[in-house]
Amino acid sequence: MAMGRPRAFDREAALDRAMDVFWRKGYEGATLAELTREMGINPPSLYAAFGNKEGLFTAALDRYSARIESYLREILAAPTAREVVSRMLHGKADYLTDPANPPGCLYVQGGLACGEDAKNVPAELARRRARAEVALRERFEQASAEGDLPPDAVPAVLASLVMTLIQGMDVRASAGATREDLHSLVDLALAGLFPPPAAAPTSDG
Amino acid sequence: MAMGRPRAFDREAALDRAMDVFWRKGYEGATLAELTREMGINPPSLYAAFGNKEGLFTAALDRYSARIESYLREILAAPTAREVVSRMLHGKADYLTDPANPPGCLYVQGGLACGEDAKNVPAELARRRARAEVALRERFEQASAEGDLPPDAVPAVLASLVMTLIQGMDVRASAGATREDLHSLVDLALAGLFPPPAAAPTSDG
DNA sequence: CCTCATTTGTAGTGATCACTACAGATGTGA
DNA sequence: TCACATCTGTAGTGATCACTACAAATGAGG
Repeated sequence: MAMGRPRAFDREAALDRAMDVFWRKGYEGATLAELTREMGINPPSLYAAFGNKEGLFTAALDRYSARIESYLREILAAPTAREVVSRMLHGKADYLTDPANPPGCLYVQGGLACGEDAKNVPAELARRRARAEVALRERFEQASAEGDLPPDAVPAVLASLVMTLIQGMDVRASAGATREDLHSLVDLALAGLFPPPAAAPTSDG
Repeated sequence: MAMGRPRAFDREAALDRAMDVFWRKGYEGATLAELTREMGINPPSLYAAFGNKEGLFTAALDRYSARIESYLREILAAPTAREVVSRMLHGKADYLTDPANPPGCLYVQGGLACGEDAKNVPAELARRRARAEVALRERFEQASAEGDLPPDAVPAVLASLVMTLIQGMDVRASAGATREDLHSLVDLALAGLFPPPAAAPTSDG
């Protein structure tokens, strides 16, 4: 059995380049011409390896998800709900403005509203954002069972608020918000979500 | 002086249809074919009236901004900072899920990441979102001067947090979040931002 | 070395993109 | 009534889109 000519490019490295293009331009704004140029391969190689543009996007997204979800698991291992949220939001502030990556998060930059040929893209991105929210909610349910959250706290609502903040931070980062901007709004959000026990906000006058 | 054949379509009504298309599909996902079909006009009429696709988008955006900013002015007239934020967030929860409109907000759905031909679009949308944030920050500065906010509150950071929530809610709405979802996370956010003075969060046991 | 499965680069494919030339239609002013 | 300025519909324009036919190249079995 002959095995055929071996692939001359590194699949994972090429996916990283594709991820970068989709991240900066969105699914619809990324053209095959730019993708192949950045990946350093020709269209037939791309189509043989990934099927079509959407297949390439999904493969790049899978690679992105693997990173994100590995990082998320680390964060969810933090001892308290407050610590989980703090690391998640402050970590996201750093990640969204990391000069090594395009600004923002591929889960949002990929495309929120697309045309007919790309209608799967917003749905797929929403699905992946929802996965993170489920993991966060489950972590809050555990915290609630451990007495680590006030008894009236609703894990699902808390998780949805944290995810809302994260997605809002993403919109801001893509519009040029600085790392400091994001950290300071995270500080304020954390103070509201997990008020320091001894401080009396409106005591003196 | 002859005045030429009069325009046969209603400019404002046509812009409303175009706004709807851009809102659902984003700038890049909206094709001229769909725009002209929905607007009920032919390409030459569109180009005579609006110049090109970007001109049409800007005109639709201007119409959208006029509505948004008029509504924003009403909200900023609320007597207290807390009331401003409450009306803004709860109002946004209703607006983002209003079945009369596409889900989400045109300022975000229009396009966060676009290709080379549309690079002005994300920047223009960011500029308009920033306008709302400035108005909100100025309202908080007024509240701060009136003693309506705690002395350590920073209006700019508070405004950026509220806008972050709004933009995050937009991402969620475009992904199918229900009106109830949004209202409940807004309730939680409001309780954190403006804690009820008499309630002791961790008193009983 | 030969066969064969697969990849690679070249050079395209039809479809669709935003956009427009053109001629007929339409209403205004003289 | 007639010239003119503008709009309207038909029917395209070249450019670019995602995608592919094809033959040379490449290396693993036999």
